[in-house]
Amino acid sequence: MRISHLFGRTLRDAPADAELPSHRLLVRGGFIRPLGSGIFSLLPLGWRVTQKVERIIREEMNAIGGQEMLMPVVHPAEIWRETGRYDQIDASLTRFTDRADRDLVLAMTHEEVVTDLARSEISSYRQLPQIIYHLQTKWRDEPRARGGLIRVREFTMKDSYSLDRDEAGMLAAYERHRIAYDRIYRRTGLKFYMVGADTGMMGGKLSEEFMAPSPYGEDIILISPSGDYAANREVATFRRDAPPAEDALPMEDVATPATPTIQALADLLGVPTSRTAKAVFFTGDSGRFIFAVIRGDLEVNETKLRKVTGEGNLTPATTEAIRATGAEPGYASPVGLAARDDLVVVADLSIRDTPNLVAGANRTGFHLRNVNHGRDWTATIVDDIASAEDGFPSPTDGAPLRAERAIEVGNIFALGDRYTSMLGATYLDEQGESRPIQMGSYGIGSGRLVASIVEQNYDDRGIVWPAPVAPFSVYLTWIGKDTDTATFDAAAAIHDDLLAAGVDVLFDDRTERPGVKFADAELIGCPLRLSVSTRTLAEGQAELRARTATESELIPLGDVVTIIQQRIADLMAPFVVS
RNA sequence: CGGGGUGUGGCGCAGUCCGGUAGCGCACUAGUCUGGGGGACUAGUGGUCGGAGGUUCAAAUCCUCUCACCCCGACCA
Repeated sequence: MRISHLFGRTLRDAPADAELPSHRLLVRGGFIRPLGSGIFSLLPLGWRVTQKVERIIREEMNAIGGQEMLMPVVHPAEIWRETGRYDQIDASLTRFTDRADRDLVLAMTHEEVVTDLARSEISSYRQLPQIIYHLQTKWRDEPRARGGLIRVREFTMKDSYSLDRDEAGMLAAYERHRIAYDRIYRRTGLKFYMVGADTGMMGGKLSEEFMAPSPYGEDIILISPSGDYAANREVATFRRDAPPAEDALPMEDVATPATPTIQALADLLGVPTSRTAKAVFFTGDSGRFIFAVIRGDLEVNETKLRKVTGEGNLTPATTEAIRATGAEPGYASPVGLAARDDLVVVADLSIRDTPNLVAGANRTGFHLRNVNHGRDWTATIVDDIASAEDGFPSPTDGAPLRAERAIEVGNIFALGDRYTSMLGATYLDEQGESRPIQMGSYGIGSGRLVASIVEQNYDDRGIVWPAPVAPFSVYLTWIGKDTDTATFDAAAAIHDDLLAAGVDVLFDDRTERPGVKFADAELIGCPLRLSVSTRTLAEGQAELRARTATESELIPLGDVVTIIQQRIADLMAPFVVS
């Protein structure tokens, strides 16, 4: 490819609104262009990278028996109503109508379609198991798109779906995807963690996420030093301290003026925050009031709280709603609350396990000492609702967990019969019994993966592509006066030779000054840069430099093709997964 | 959805407060010089100042409405 023919150009300045390194560099390098909020075109350079990534994905999906197909972007609302998601999902699901006023949705994922296909195509155990996948455009009307390709509204996703007879089969398919994903990310050169995750809107039983560490990640993961534990903070657990061995003491009032915060209370009474109980209030989707109680040194984890209460969503309660329960904000206490159908009191395990806590008295300026769960009050639900934080002990070995920001680049869900039962996707087993198909769903956003690779591979001059996904392996330039056709011709001949040898080469054939070409070469970030100049040509040589190197080397013109091929093989080697 | 901000040529910006012939840098075109790290000079191309309405002799500038985009938050696979 000659750069003079390449559609798209590099920019010296990034658009003012691009903040993330990947966003700035992909725009500056001429890989992507924005069309609207969260909507991007992939220019030829960006498309080449994407195709290389997608090729790796396809190879690994095929390797686990996946069959590629293609499912529609526009779905009749009917199938989304059947699974209940038409009404469950907020405005991020775009609904519209056609000319006949039929309700349609823009696909944000394809479980419904797969399940619909499964119920019409699969009728016997003999047809199972199956893994099908596609790479398809998805539309999710994010409340706020941001960060270039990291968080977009329109994007391409590889999603695969496993269909199995039983749970064991589903788990085997899940395991195969775990292995395939591990290989995919290693082959693209991405650093990643596999972490336990929340199942969120997908529902289902088991879920893991593949997280690319990046300071700009929107998720926080917790990792144990030994690597034997890693989880999204939404679901991360931690080893609880052994509870103090104390007998329950008599509960008593204590005057605590001007102590609406846990810290003020602990300071006044001279006790650690871990000996206090604090209350946090939410209103659930169902309209119920959620009164959560947790030890003062811990924070409530909303995802966990949602799960244990069965609420789809929680919003912080208003002061009026808090008072309506009989509690006093700042001095709220679960002790003495009147039972109500629409009141759910949730205690964290820390509350159950810690005796003689200081809790509110539901009167401004007063608290209670020596409050004990089970004696003085009883929660509706006792469960783990505490957020794991940086430094907390790992549930596996107690070593301090490390919190790290990360970008979610893929996920795997064992869904079970969540969708198949609702849509009636069943098969007849050997005994002639009708049973629901067990399903799994597995996604990788290819654009987000590309952007995440950039987030992890750049320097102050531009992108440093891992060899397997670079738009071109070699950036070839010629350096000489405009009139130096001999040098240009020599470079053009190398271009032809490399192409003939099957090397991905981008030929900067412009009559730009060297600085301009080198700057573009580094911005675009191909692994190798090969230059032929008036000087090197006179000596029968070309100059080779790796994108990561600070020094160049001279190689004989006659050996260019073999040396380049060898170097590319060397650069690819670290990403070969056996 | 709440808070904040920005819309002026492909990109980056000034001009808006205080109304008076739309500017600068980069990029682009032509030419000359230069020739290994975004070079210099000369001459050019390109903009209904996001849109609509209003005030005014006159609007990028003032007023009203509106659209888009960005940031923070809420939310989210």
